[in-house]
Amino acid sequence: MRRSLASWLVGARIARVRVNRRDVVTLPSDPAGGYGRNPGKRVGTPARVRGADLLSGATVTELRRRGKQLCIVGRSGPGAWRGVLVHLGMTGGLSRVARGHQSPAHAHVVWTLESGERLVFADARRFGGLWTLEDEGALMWRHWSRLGPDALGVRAPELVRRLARTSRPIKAALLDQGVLAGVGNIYADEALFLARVHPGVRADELDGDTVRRLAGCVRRVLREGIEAGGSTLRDFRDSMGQPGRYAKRHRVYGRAGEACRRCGTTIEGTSVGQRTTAFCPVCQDAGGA
DNA sequence: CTTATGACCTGATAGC
DNA sequence: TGCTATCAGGTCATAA
Repeated sequence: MRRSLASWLVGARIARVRVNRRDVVTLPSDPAGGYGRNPGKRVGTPARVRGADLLSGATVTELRRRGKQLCIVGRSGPGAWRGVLVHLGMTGGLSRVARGHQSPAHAHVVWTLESGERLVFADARRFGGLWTLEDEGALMWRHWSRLGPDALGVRAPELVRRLARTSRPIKAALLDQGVLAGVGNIYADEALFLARVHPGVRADELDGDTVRRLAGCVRRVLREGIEAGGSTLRDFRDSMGQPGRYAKRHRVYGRAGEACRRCGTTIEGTSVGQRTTAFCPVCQDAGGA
C-alpha cells in the first residue's frame, strides 16, 4: 500500500479534507485506544477534528511505514511538520479516486488534492483508523516506540532475544506487534511453514538455529508478498485498485484440507491464540526443530 | 509483570 | 426468497 501511494501522492498538495465519521480519527486528546473504539468510554463530546490536523493545506513529502502502520508526512509552510498515522485494520483501504468519480463505500475520510483527485480512507468494519500527530516526536514516542522491529528487516539475534522472553505459542508471539511489527495472520502461518516450525510450540523453547531460520523466513514471505502486491482474500486492493496476487501462492494459509505442496499431507486447520491457523502436521512437526 | 479472553464492527457465504 | 448462523486479514481493555 505504501508503494502504490508513493507513486502519485508524494508531492501532491492537499486542498481540503472531509471527515464523514469522527470516530475513525483519534486526536491526542482522545482516550488512548481511540474515541470510537471503546463504547464504554465514550464520555462527553469529542473535540472537533481540524482540517490542518489531517494535512489540509499541506504538501505530502513522504510515506513512512513501520509494521502495519503508515504515516503520511507533509509540510505546510517552511518547517511545519505534519503527519497522519494510518492503520488499515482488516478491511481498511486507501484509494485514489479521479475527479468526478465516485468514492468507495464506507468512505470515512476524503482528502481532495489540488489536482482534483481524491485520497479516500474507507473501512467497512472500522477496525482501522487514523491518528493525528502534533509533531514527529509523537509518532516516534507515542506510537512507534511501542512496536518491535520491523519484520521486513528483522535480524536473527534480535528475534532470538525477543522470543526467548515469552512462553506463548510461537505464532502468538509473531503476531504481537510489540515483539515484531508487521506480521499478521497470513504471513505468520506462511513463515512458520517455510521455517518448518509448528505454530503451537512455546516461543522460548525454540533453539537458536530454528529462530535464525525463522527470521529469514519472515523476511522472505513479506518480501514475496510485497513483490506480488499483497494477499487479496476478498477485500484488499492497493491504492490504484489492484488486488494482490500472493494468495494464490500461499503454502498453507487458507489451504486447510488441501495437500501440502511440499509433502502431500493434508494441511490441518486449527486455532492458535483465537486465530485461524493452518499448518502441515508433517513438515511442521511439534517435536522437530 | 505476563497471558488469556471477550469485545468491537460489517459483510459474505452456507445452510435450512 | 429469506432467514439465521458462522466466519474473516487486527487490536484493545480487562481479568486472571
